[in-house]
Amino acid sequence: MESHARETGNPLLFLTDEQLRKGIEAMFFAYRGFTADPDRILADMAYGRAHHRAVHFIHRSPGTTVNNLLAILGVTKQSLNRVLRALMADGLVRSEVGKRDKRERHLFLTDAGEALERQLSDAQRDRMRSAYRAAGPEAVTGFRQVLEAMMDEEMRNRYDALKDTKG
Amino acid sequence: MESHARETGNPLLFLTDEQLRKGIEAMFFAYRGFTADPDRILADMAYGRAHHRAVHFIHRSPGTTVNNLLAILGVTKQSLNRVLRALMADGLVRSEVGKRDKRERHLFLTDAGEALERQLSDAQRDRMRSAYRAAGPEAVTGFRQVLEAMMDEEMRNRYDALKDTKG
DNA sequence: CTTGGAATGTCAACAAAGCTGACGTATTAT
DNA sequence: ATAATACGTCAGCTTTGTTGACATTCCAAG
Repeated sequence: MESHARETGNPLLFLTDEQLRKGIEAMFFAYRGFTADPDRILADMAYGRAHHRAVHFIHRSPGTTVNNLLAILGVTKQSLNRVLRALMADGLVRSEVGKRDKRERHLFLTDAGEALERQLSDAQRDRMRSAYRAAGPEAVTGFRQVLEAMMDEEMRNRYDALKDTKG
Repeated sequence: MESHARETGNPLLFLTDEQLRKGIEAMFFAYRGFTADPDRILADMAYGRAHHRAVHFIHRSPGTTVNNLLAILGVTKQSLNRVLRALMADGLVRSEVGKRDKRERHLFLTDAGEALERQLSDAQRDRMRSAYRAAGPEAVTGFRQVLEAMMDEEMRNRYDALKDTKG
């Protein structure tokens, strides 16, 4: 990384257009890798990335409402509904009418849903783990810092809210 | 970042499932931010993310062939062709028959194409720049290290090849 | 010089996943 | 009572990806 040392020798040179372009392209190629493994698994079923995201966040926040999921995923209710209908028809997701507010539907994964979630996130975590391991703890800290700064304000709030739930 | 210090106090604790899940979610939310600005610009035109990607990589490697672009973008020629046809019809991209191999078409941006590229990448770079600035040079180094480790082997090769072209 | 294969372009048909708009129902809040 | 909210659903549209089939052009090997 000789050239990188040169680039960061001057404390402003990490902000050159060249550096930014590299970051943009790294983001593009890395995101392909990030989704590649789950995509392969989902391709064999009748599911896609949208199902993965729904399953992930229901697992992450069991009992979440449809409206909340909508806001996290940033899609329309029609789009999410299509996905949820398929997942419920296949017995991976179940919904419960709210006790306090009976208009709300609280979403949960069934055992089969949890199994799929595990299969998908194992694959994704494996790649993330090997990337983390290869880069080291300090790189991981920087990675997270840049990503968090890259989020929209609204998304960062949602991300932070999720962070607080557990861990 | 107290909890983070605790997490990384033990040199293995940055590899816990919780840490990995946070990285996965950070990647998801950050990618939304990453594409948000160009998406907004493109929404006003009859273009989408696919057009942006084509324009970006043609700008990046002027004279690249259709086949090369195909491999970089990871889509089918039919899908890319649809995009290129629109861009050429609108006078943003032109193609030149190869001199050495006349089967190949070398792709270039027209002045109008360069103008669009600049508009899109300015927006994307602005966000990347402010994220970089907020996180600092060391974080940027870590960010890039993790992203590079997350790529598929094939994509990392393409990324490295692009890196060598300039910068 | 012929022929096989590679690179390209195009047509058709389709699917995933997003969107808008409209409407209905149940429930809660005012 | 009425308005607003949460959810579901129908219909139709867009973007962007996919296969499969087929024609053209051209390089290169026999």
